[in-house]
Amino acid sequence: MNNDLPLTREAILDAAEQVLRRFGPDKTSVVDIAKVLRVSHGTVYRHFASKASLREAVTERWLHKSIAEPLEAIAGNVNGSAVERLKLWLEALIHAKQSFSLQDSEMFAMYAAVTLDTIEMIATHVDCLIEQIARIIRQGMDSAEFKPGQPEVLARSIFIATSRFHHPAHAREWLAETIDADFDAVWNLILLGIE
Amino acid sequence: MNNDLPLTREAILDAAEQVLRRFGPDKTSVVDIAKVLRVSHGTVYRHFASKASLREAVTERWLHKSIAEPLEAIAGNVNGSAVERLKLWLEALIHAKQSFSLQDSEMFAMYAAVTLDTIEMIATHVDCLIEQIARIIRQGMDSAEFKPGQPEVLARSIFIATSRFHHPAHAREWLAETIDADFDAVWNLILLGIE
DNA sequence: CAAATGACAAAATATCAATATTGTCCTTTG
DNA sequence: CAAAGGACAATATTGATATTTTGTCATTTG
Repeated sequence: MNNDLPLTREAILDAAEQVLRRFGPDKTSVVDIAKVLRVSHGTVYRHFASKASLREAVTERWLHKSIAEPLEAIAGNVNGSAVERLKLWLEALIHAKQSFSLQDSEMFAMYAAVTLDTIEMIATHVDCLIEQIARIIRQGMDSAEFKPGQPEVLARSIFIATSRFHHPAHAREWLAETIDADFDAVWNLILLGIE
Repeated sequence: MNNDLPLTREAILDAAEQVLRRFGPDKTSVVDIAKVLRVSHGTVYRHFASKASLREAVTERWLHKSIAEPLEAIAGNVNGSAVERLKLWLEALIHAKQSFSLQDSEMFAMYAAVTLDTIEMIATHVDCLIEQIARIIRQGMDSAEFKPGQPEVLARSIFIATSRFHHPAHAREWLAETIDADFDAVWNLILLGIE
């Protein structure tokens, strides 16, 4: 029944993302996704071992293109001070998460659900983000903008210390009026520690 | 049908806590609690406006006696350095939360559920804990152990920056092997900022 | 023969009537 | 008359059953 040429992994992810946005993670079945592709659901299982792995793959791709990639542009930009870049980077991460939780709520719900399973893939994504922070810090240490230290350890500390502002488990708290002031205060604490 | 003398608010909370520990927050009904008290459930409603407010009251009392009160002993002890006391206090908070999540799991589940409703009561409890940190910090600033600053703001930052280790939304992550190393790293970051 | 299908079993989820729970309030009791 | 009881309506939960969904695989198709 499949008209279009070879069914690719990417095409399945596209369809899955589309159905997911329409119905949400709870109401999306593999059959729904196959229907969009005009393919039997058995065919989808030729590309993904399980529904869980499909959900993971969708989330992984979304995290990469919506979070990691845009942040990479900030981390990789060597102009300006490291402090400025670090703050910009953190604010971008936080803004992305908080705005997706409101404006791309089904994909965000998918991501939050996958995060609860504490899957390898999430750890890898987090490591990737921490590595971006570490790069900024390393540069700040090289230019003596920051106190000397271990960039990786410090980067991980900063990521963890700001969890409240970017971890999906805290999404409800992002609506509080004090959220911006709280981030400023935590940022100042971090700054005292690194400069 | 009530034999014992006047039914007090505290007696209801005792019974509620007992039933809650036995059946867990999901399977505990007001009728179950009334049965333990040998009273009709209507009587319970003379003391609490709703089941939700009863759950809140149970959680509030538990948080106070299991968390805030023991920590008060640390915050109030004026011997030793403020740094030591602050670290001891944070470790005690974290240890209490993490150990209750395993060993008093039904009450912890109750607390986690109430926290999701982001109720006034939780905010008050948090303010109370932050005030304890602020007292330690104020003392550290007075003795020039810490850089000068606003104790309340700093205390709030430290509480938030350590959320990962004591907020119930992160309970699953407390099982990770890196959890202690992660706290040490965050503690070092905080220390750099305050000393 | 690689890719897809569709029939199938097992597991999960939806449905809906029966049952239980919540919350109110008028009555009873000490 | 203050405190508790218990009948009651509205809401939520349970449990038995029908339906859907997941995941497999022997067969079909291009």
